[in-house]
Amino acid sequence: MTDRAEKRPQSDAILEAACHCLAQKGYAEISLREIAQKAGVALSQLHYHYKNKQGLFLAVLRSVADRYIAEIEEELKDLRDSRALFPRVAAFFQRKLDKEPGRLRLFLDLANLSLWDESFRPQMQALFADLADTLEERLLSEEDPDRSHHNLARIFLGALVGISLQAILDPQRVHNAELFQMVPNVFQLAGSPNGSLS
Amino acid sequence: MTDRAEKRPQSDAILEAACHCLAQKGYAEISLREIAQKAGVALSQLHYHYKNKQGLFLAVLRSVADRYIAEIEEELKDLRDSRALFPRVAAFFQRKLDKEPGRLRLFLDLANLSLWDESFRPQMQALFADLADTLEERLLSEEDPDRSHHNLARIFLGALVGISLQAILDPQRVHNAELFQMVPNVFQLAGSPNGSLS
DNA sequence: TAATAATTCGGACGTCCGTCCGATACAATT
DNA sequence: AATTGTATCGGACGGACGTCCGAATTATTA
Repeated sequence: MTDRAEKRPQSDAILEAACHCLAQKGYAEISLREIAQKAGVALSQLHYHYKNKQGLFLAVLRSVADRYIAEIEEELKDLRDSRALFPRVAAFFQRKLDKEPGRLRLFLDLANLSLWDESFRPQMQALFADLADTLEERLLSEEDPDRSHHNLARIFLGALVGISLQAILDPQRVHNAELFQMVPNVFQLAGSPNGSLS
Repeated sequence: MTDRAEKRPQSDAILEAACHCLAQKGYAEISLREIAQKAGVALSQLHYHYKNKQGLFLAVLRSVADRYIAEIEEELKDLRDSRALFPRVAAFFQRKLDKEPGRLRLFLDLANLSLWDESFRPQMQALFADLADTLEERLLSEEDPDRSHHNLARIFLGALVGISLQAILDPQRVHNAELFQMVPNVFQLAGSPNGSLS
């Protein structure tokens, strides 16, 4: 009867440890040995489950991306008024920043990693594209599907990422509460019917 | 008469090579040996001029920060109408992205590095703070110096950084020309007299 | 139960890294 | 010219890294 209690596949433990270590020290400073130790596993097992370092961190990126998209869609699944879109997403980012800054740092690190290593790029491109599409869909759905809507979503997303970067970098000077509350006001005006966004 | 032609201090050559290598491969993948080779200099000279790896890259960060601030201020030195502020800065970023994407990647990499290594953080914090202040000063100068102006500058800056990240990451899908032209329109509305930015 | 496959482990291999020492070349000063 | 200080070099040191092999263990199948 002591059947599958805590009987989680080793590969999952490794993946979780990799996320944790990565969020704590960043890609440039992390070593596979630390991850193996954190997971309570022999170093060689990382090579067994994920061919190599690149494979492991690709799995991390996939996991992080899936979870982010799921969380955003969960956040927006009962959205009625499209005017509530920006405030909700901004609040979502602020909440993430407050409660799990490590995961946001992890995301930023993976984005940076994707700038340099082509293997990671498609996955990160897809993540940004999916997020932008998710926002675009909810943006004045009764209007013509102008491309400017997609661009507006990209800009909004960019602003949130850029603000998060500044907030993590300088929590003393950058008060994220004020900032994140102000963002929707800036963008709400641009989402109005006067589509002067050519 | 073959006096001081090309007689540049070795430390400058190293710094320049470090910038170049860093913009090309990123911090996580670069080695001091590559930098020394690029500079045409013995490896030990890096340790001679800049105590260690950290010292060298700190110098790189200082150099990059100084140059960015100088360029932005040069760009805005003859600014008359504050309404032209956002378009100018946005165009500045777009131009940088088009003509020297490497330097923008270098900047993003250094920002990311500063997220993990405390030694770099104050310098990068100061860079963001200076840029935000520079924008804030030019933002409706005849109005009360509300803090919301500083926050607006931070958001604008964040948007440009976030857009640059997406554009470098996915040049295929992200058309930076459209995006950067649209940004000022979004923010112009927020800079209007109706200061509904609490 | 015997045989086969899938996991897990410890440990070693070769490589590359950042650091730094001792020697040499150059410049400046006396 | 002799001396002193600075600049430059080659090379070596210990260590950490990613990778991967061969054995041991566990699970699956026949």
